[in-house]
Amino acid sequence: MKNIEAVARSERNPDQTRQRILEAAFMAMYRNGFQGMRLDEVIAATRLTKGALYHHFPNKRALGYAVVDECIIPTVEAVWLQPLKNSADPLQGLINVIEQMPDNEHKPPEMIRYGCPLNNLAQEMSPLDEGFRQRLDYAFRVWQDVIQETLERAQQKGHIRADVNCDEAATFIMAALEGCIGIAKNAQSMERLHVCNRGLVQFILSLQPQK
Amino acid sequence: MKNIEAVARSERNPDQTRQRILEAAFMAMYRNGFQGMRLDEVIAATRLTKGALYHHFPNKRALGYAVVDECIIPTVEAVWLQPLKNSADPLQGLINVIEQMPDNEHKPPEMIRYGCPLNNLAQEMSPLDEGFRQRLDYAFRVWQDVIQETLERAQQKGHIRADVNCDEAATFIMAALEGCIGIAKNAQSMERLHVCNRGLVQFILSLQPQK
DNA sequence: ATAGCGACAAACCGGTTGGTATGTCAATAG
DNA sequence: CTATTGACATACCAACCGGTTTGTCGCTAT
Repeated sequence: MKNIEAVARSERNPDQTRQRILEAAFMAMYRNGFQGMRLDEVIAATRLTKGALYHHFPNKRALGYAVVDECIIPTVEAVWLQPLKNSADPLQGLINVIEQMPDNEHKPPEMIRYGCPLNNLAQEMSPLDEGFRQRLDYAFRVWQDVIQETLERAQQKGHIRADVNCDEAATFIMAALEGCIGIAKNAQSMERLHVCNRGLVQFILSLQPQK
Repeated sequence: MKNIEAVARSERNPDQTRQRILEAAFMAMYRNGFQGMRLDEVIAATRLTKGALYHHFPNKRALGYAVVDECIIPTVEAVWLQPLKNSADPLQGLINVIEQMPDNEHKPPEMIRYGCPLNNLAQEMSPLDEGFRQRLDYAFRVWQDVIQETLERAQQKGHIRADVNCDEAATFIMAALEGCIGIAKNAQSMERLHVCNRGLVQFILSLQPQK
């Protein structure tokens, strides 16, 4: 009882503190990029101090890596792995995830305003830091594998042609999706995202057997 | 004659100096982003001084805007407008430009290593600065218009189906292309760019009339 | 000849930023 | 009861970086 009170009063909860830092850092990186993220901003958002931050992370870069490992990659898995595996109609499931993507996870305007957290970081940091590059490359590979397996399942069901190279198609779908988000973000236009996504869906449908 | 010697000795040539600053700033922004670009780097690359830089540009942002207006947009026009307008076979011309893109303008590794200058800036700056966003949006529109007109010409020649919406298709092609470059850049792999581009070419070919 | 001006150079400034050194305090182990 | 340790807080620093101020030099118009 004394413990509970003491903890509640002093808010001593290292795991939760670490998590708060990670979330604040994620948001700051999402909005301003890694280089644009200021540790003071993270400190202000968490209402902690620099000492607390440097107690949990040795430096800014390690914090950035942790955001990728513990925020971004799990999010990719949650948004893509979960809904697609075991979906009854893989092809339609894929299209659904793409079309519902703007409303996913973050509120509607977030994706239009700030784009894809994974791609943002990749474009900024991959030429500048090999550690970032490898982590983000892993994230892309996980993502692509999910799409590829989905396409292969659709292929087995005869929903797409047998001559389609699912590996290549999955790579292109992932790339095109990031491209669509990027264009919509620059235009700051949800309409633009839908226009772009329609093109992507059209590509996916073109993989179907000719009627 | 005295003029020529004097100019040569003192290197007094404001237009050329300005151009040197622009080119150095472009390279610095290309590699590190706008926020990551350091004016000291530009100064070092041009072997000028801060006074010289601030004589030609009022501040860092204005320099960034000038790089977009006077380097990036003209490059887009040179790489896309010129080769595509008046091409005999518009559809094949489009595919050619896409496939030869990695070798274009900058030496082969540049595009893989640092990606597309236009898209890099767009992803970094469009949520942060409206001035950048509008200029980059203009660049994208110019680019898209070129692709759209090319598709429409192909459509008139019966090379693509009449029911294809050339506006939407052009948007998607542009977006997908940026996505392909982005994925290849993160993977640091030319092979990956080709894989991705193959998907894009496949999409373009799917616009053709069914045989 | 010289006054004015454009094109730079050089030194400097002040706020920001990542990082550190030290202190505090509660919980726990011995 | 005391020593230790984990989890922070406070204060501080050195480097960096955009921007300013001041100075210099040569060209040109009068």
